[in-house]
This record gives sequence, C-alpha cells and structure tokens, in this order.
Amino acid sequence: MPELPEVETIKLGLQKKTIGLTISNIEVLSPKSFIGKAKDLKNKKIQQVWRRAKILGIDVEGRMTLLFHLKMTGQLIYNPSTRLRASSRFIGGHPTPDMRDKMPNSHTRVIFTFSDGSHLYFNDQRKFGWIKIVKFGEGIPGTLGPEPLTKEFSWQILKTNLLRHKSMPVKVAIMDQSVVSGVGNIYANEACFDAKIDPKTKVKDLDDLQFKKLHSGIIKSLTDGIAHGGSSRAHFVDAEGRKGYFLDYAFVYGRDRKPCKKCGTTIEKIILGGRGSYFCPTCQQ
DNA sequence: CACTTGACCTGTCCGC
DNA sequence: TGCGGACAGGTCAAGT
Repeated sequence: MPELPEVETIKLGLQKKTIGLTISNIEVLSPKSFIGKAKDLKNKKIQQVWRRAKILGIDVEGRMTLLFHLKMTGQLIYNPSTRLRASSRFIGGHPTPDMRDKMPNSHTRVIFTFSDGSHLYFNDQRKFGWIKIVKFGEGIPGTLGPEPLTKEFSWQILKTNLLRHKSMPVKVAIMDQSVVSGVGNIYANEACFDAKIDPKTKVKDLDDLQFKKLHSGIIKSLTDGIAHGGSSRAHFVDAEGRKGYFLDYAFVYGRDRKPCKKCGTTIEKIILGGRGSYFCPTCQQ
C-alpha cells in the first residue's frame, strides 16, 4: 500500500490534525512494532510532521522524532473522538468498512492517546511495519536517492543512478530506493506505462529520450496518486480512515487480462525481481 | 559484484 | 464448504 503518494497523503492529514497535540499515553500492543521507550514521549508536544521517501516523521518536544514505516499493510489513523476507544464497544454493531479500519481492531499494534482525548492508531496486519524513537535528525538511511517531487530530481540524475544497474530490468531498478526514493511496485508499473517503456527493458538499452520520459512518468504517476488520495488495493486509508482511489485510475497495475485503456490490447502480467509487473505489449515496446 | 530468492507475518482469493 | 497454494503496497539478509 504505502508508497510515496500514500505516505504523503497521510502526512498532510496528520499535519492538519496532530501538530500541537500533547501525547498523554502510548499503548504498545505488539512490541515488535515499536522500537524505543514509549514512556520517553509522555507529555511531549507534537511539533512537526514530515516525510522522506516512504518514511513518515513526527518531531516532538525534547529533540526527539518518531519514525514510521508502514511497509505493506500499515495504517496510521487519527480519530478525533474521545469515545471510540475500547474495541469491545463495536462487537455486535454494524460498522461501515471505513469505520472498521478506523477503530482499534485486531490489527491495531500501537495506540497513541492525546491530552484532548483523541487517538492515533497504528494498524498493521502483517507486522512488517515499525515505529522508532530516534534523536532529532537521525534514523534516515543515508543511501536514499533524491525525492522525486523536488527539483533535485532531474532526468540526468535519474539516468546516472539507474546506470549503476545496467543489466537490471528498468522497472526493478526504479524501485531501488537509492536510485529515486518513494517509488514502489504500483507506481513503478504506472511510470513505465506513462513512459511507453517495456518494464523488462534493461537499463543499458535505454536512450536519453527514454530516460527523460521515464523521469516525467515517475513524476506524473506519483503526482496523480497524490491527487487521487493514494491507492487502495485493500488496505490503504488516509489519516482519517478514508480510502484512496488511485487504482481506479491506474493504467496497468492490477489490470492483467483486461484491455489497455489507451489501445485495447490485453494487459499482460509477468514477474520481475519477484514482483508482479503489468504492461501493455502494444503501448510499451 | 550483480542480481535473485527467502524471510518476515497475516489474510484473501482462486481452483479443485 | 473445505483445503491447499499463490499472492499481496517493502525491505533486509542470505544465497547463487
């Protein structure tokens, strides 16, 4: 679920809702999901919420930062209500699907409670995700490539970084976070489609025009993803528990055996780098 | 060294 | 209806 557009969507929501709130309690239901001493954050005020690659950061008083990585199935949901608390309240009720994501559920791993009584839930079905307490300014890997939605990300930088993986399929290479940060499987597929490049093309076989198209394809697919509130295969919800709808707009991801939205050719699915990869054999050559 | 596979976990969906 | 297997947004470590 969470690639750059999804984490960005959550960031925007949390900036709006949580800056200035004071943490009054942290309940860690799954110890493996939380690294650090939760007590250190008690009575600390949230100062800033930011994103780098797919990592979300929350700066708190005392020069500490909470880092979140949602991996495959993580969710971060802010609930302003002081009443939605014990999951037992909902047993036997008829919650909507969105509510089911929102409330504490069997996948809730960490619950933050704020001094105004509101809550932030970290839900994560597969427990791959994590929360870490680090010192301000620490904890982000130094190997991360450029942020694709800033001016530091030029097509020349993309070309230089990709050429470290000359014989790799281009779609696999753009998922390497040291090449460009934040692109995951969904947007890698969409970016290749937008660039009209077959995802299995080796990096060394691309020409400059294709590097330029790939560069703009990455930016376009990520930007569209944010505009549609992120993707939603099954798990993604924003900071208020709402689903994103980018996949309704996807050209190739998840559309194998369906007709290409541009030319009608049947979309194919292959495995590249161990991941499902989708492309239109007519549009992408 | 470059690249692929397996592991981490849990759930869902599909075919038989 | 049940059951086994494949697969799922990410990233490491281990293996080839």
